[in-house]
Amino acid sequence: MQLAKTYSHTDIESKWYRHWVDEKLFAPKGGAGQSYSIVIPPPNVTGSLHMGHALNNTLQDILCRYKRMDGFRVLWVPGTDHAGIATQNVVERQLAQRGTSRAELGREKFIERVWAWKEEAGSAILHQLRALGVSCDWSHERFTMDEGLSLAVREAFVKLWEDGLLYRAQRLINWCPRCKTALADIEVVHEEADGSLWHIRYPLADDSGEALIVATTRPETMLGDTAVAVHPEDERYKHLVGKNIRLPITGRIVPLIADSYVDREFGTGALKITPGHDFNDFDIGERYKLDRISIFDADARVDGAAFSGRGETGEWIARYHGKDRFEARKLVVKDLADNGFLAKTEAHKLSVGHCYRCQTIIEPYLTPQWFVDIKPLAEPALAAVRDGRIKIVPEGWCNSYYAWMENIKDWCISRQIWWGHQIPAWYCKRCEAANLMQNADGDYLFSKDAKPIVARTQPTACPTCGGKELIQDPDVLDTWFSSGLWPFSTLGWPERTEDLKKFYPTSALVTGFDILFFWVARMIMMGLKFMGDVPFRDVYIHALVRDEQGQKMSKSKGNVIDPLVIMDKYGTDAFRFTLTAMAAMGRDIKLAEDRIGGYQSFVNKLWNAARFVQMNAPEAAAASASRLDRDDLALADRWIRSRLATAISEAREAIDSYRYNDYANGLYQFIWHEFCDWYIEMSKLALNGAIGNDPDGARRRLAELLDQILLLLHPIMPFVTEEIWQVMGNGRASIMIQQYPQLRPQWLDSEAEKHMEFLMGVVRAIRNLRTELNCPPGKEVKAIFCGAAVDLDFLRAQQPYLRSLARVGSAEYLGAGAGPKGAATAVVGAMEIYLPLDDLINLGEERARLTKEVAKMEDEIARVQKKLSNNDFVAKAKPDVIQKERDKAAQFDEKLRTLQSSLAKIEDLQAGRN
RNA sequence: GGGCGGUUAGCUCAGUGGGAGAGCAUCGGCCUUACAAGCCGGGGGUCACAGGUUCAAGCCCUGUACCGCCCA
Repeated sequence: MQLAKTYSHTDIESKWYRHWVDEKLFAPKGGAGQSYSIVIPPPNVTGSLHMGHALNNTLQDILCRYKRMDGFRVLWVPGTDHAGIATQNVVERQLAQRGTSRAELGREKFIERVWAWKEEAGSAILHQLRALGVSCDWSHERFTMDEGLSLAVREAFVKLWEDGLLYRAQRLINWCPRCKTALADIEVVHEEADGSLWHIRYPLADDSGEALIVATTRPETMLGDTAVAVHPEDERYKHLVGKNIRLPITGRIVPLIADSYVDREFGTGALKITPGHDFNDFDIGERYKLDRISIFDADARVDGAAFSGRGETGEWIARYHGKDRFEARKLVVKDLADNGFLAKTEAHKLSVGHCYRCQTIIEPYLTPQWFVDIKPLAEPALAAVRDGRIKIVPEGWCNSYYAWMENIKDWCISRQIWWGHQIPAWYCKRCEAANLMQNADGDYLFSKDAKPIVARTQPTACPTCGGKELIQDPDVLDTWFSSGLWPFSTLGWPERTEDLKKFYPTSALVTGFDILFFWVARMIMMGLKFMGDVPFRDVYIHALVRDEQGQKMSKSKGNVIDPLVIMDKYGTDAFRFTLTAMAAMGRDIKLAEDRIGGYQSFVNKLWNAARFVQMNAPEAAAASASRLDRDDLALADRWIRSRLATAISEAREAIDSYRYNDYANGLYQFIWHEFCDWYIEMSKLALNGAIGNDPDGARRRLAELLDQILLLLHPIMPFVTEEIWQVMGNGRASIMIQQYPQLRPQWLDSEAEKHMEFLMGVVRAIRNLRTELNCPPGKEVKAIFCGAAVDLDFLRAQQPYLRSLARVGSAEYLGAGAGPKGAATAVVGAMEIYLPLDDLINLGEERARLTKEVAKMEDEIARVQKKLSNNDFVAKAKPDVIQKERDKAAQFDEKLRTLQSSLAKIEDLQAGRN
């Protein structure tokens, strides 16, 4: 089969992906091999492929393909998570469009509906991932709501309960009034906002007419104030501490307390305390045993019952009842102003918490929730990173990890939604009758005092009273609770499976920093707790993909680049190569589209190099013995062999240390600028017999080098490498399962490299002279070389190369300093090169050029001399550095002399002509 | 307010104390039988700023400015 003139990715990609799947090449192989395993960061089941996924999975695929080729038994587990709130939102929106609702459907029907949606539309992202070429083992695909993973969640929950690490308590939590559920602290996104600081007059209750002024950003919460606080050493208020305040509007009498938490500098230094709706106030309330009034209902509307329930009266209750937070705020401010309680209002910036799923402003809300007692889990997890059992790369992230883990607060894991793992806790309807309530959804709710029965399977009778009516806790668990078990639940835990034995702990986790706390930290805690070992050895944290301006890509900004569109336009290999080349550690990727176009050219370059090899080696079937492992090779072969050896070892080293950009760029440089630019060009002479007498050997060496290149590149560019591999190899097995190139130290050949560098230097110098003298590219010229005999001999042997690469038609070889007059001059090392271009040379131009060169050289020499004449430098610098400078000085001096003498000759000539 | 990161060529970015680099863009010359998605050659930088350490600083330290992110 003949390769087409340009590479077209369109059909090739799907063809080979199908082939790999059909041949089951993604499944772990190699019974005796060492294991290498990765679990995918499970994308949301609602998700669709974006740049972050593309980068994340390209990097994982590179590791997996490399390790698989390197003989490891590789397992890459794919899957999705059920994304409780997000998925529920999606399906609820659908229901709303059809004029129905979750409540109307009821819990059971609703969940059926979500499953139906999942089967139909969910996990689309996993299909999109296939377009990226990922080599995960699809037979291992998992979903956090699978039967097996659900079992794992239940087991983990019960175990934590049994070990006393779970508790249920009435605490202030972050409540999203739109999703109507609790959120964990880290699920709240804080954003700065323009607000106001209202200064409100709070009169003393003793009718003395005295008042103090509190400043607040949330005046509506004063309906729930149960104290006012000042700093104990604040002279302004010292005399008032212990007295009572009569609150405006509600008329509630509350104490004035002194607590050093109060910031004297903020506002007036007097702080209203609302333990039911502010986290700091809650803590103060704890210390002073203050009442907590929950003034809002689940929709964040004022709940009149909260006041009447504690015996308060007044027309204001009815007036405020049912008002949402923001209406209530306006009304409070108006009421205050109307009655002379509003001292002043000033503009104020504040940080406002939003729901990470729907951006609604969070309300601190008092409800019974389930919490994980996190400290006992966090401590071992901290230790695991500190003592190096887990390596975070780049290690800068360790600090963030430590900081978060050291200040970690108990984790609220219950969610008041339906889609998720329902908490395996039951309540006896008879024993807990007093604690039983029903919410608007018709769910049974249990007050904070209800006693749960936690069990792996549904209990049949109440252990206390034997009652048979048991009601399961309506809450579901945080999705991240199940994600935290992912590295072992996907391998079969709590069963003791073969997979667990072979693949746990996993080898590496590749993820973005945005879920370091959400996910990575929790996996470490859970892994240590339930498996007794870390979930992964390495954590590689990669960058965020941003747009060209460095903005985060988002739909609302309209700057999203769709990876599928990119892959379609430029080819997946070019796209993957771009991501890899730009994945430098610790820095975000600003993706510019023409960069991808640039790497598409690289794919095409490789393709055409393959075409060249194919055209010249049709009958060179793959030789069993390496054609490179011989000791009678010509210079170009020895050189490329040595460069290949270096490329191999640098590629391996780069992947092994997650320096993806070095991996990609190293190969780019080697393939394009060494193999293509020089080796292929030089091989043309060997192929046509102008150099050596073994054209067949030359063909075989080319074919072998190309194979090595394909193997090196395959982890980054799986499709084009497979296509070429197959076309070149006539039915050989997939490149995916070939041995990754290994360093052969005997190939390293510094002598050949030195000689080649010299030859390349000479070629470049001649090309340079020709261009500057406007010598037509096709015209052959005569060159005169003056230098040491050994260098002259070397060049004499390279004459065919000089002819093909620099168009040197004939050459003379003279002793040093014997150069002619009226010739263009260059110096390479100690070799003087003259092109006597009588008919072309413009003496004026050449003189100007040489003058510039001389000046440049004088600058260089001055710099080196300055160093060498510095006694401190000679005394303190490392000897090899000093030697290098001395060598430089000698070389420059010689070059300068040559240039000066050429310049003098030109000047003579010019004088003679004039 | 606390912490972290960034500032290097027109653009996007590498560069872990010893001669400032790449890709793209640009300019000049080439349809040289693998490749015009190419080949050859060139131009372009006060490495944000100010101090300091060092024989030697883009790199280490301190500070400033601007940009970004995280946490409170």
